[in-house]
Amino acid sequence: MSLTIGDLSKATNTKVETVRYYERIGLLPKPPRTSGNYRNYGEAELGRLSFVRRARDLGFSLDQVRALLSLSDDRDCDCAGIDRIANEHLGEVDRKIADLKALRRELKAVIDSCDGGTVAECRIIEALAPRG
Amino acid sequence: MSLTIGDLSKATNTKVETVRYYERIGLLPKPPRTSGNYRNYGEAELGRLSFVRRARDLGFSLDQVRALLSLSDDRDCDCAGIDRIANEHLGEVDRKIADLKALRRELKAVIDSCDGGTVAECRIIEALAPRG
DNA sequence: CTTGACCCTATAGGGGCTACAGCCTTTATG
DNA sequence: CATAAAGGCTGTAGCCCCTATAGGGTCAAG
Repeated sequence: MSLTIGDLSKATNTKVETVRYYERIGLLPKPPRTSGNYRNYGEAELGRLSFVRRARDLGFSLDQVRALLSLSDDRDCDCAGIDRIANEHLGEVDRKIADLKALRRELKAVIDSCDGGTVAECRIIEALAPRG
Repeated sequence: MSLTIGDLSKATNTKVETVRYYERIGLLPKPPRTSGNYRNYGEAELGRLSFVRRARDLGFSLDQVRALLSLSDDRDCDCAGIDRIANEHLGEVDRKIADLKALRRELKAVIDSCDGGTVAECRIIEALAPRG
């Protein structure tokens, strides 16, 4: 199995530039090159990139992905570390949802207070302005 | 009323650098300067920056804030444009909440599938990895 | 008269890509 | 076999929205 960067990017739904970016920041190892200096990937790299993409889709930061990768390489290690990262991330997601809901409530209130007319009468602007 | 950039930044809970940044990108007008080349703000600038911050807190993008500002300057104009921007933003917020909830469900499922053990047995890693 | 708090500009960095520009290599077609 | 299109390569700049320096100048208090 020999894949070009384009093959890999299609297979993982990742832009080519993103693959190179991941390599540059050390998230993916530098692959061997062909005689024409093309990156030459195999099954292992495909798996690793899929892992990265899946974790990213679940909202893990690149640093968290890096940590997950290095933990997952140690097959005999306790999986508590992995659990910790995942739960920490879950907490972040919960906080974000709560924040957005609060924001939504406030925004909705601002919008609902306005029933048209000119800008001078607009409650949205009034609600945004401090004392005016 | 004569305010330094520091006064303004305290009054609006904005970092000094951020105020200068807003000026640089044209969100705030360039204020007059003192003889010592300090920015010299008044009531109007305080109001405008408060508006910007409030809108930002509600999650409007800088472009949206810019639009809101220019609409709000036209006091005789219909406020439909303002309503449109606000509702468009509400839609974005709703989409974000929905996306995060979906993500949360998936993440939770991944986490719940694991009941400890070594990394080799860890369902979190398994759920992230593609085939293997 | 000096200390320290504040101000000034200009520039770089962050996260996580994305998008060029300006080349070289491979593959498909005439 | 020649060529053109598609894809690869490096390097760098841009996106959003600030934030954080470095290296200076100004001002009020002691």
